[in-house]
Amino acid sequence: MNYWLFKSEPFKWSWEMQKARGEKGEEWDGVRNYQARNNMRAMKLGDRGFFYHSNEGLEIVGIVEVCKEAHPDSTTDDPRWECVDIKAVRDMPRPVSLKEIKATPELQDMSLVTSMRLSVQPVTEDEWKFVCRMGGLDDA
DNA sequence: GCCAACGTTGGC
DNA sequence: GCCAACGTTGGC
Repeated sequence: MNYWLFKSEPFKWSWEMQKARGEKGEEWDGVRNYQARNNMRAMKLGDRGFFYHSNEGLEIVGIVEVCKEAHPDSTTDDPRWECVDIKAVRDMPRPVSLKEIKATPELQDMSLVTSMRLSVQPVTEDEWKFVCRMGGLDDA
């Protein structure tokens, strides 16, 4: 299984809205960046991801799961753009902020630190476990 | 609201 | 294929 991180501005698409979609999940559309798209193409059913609030909040607030692999983005006719569907799995018991991540030596190689502007990022297994523990999850 | 970082576009 | 101009992102 691979791990990812999805960034969203909460006033555009928030964790609360994502959770409200329940098991059906929601298309992660609107991505117009090749690297982010390539990351989504690489995703497999069941892959896990962090849900990060950018601009406001600046913290990882929840965990999502890929529930549909890459398909054409329904918000454009341009065949270059594809997206996956994700569904909310659970809240972070304690949200992990960007500030904390930046202050943690073990997480200095995270894309959040090194490629701040990339909206869909890969996360390594070590980083995943580390952030989960910081957020109060021992088993994810 | 500012501005640095960075991706994209388009003229040559 | 270079590079300047421009637009967008996102932390502060």
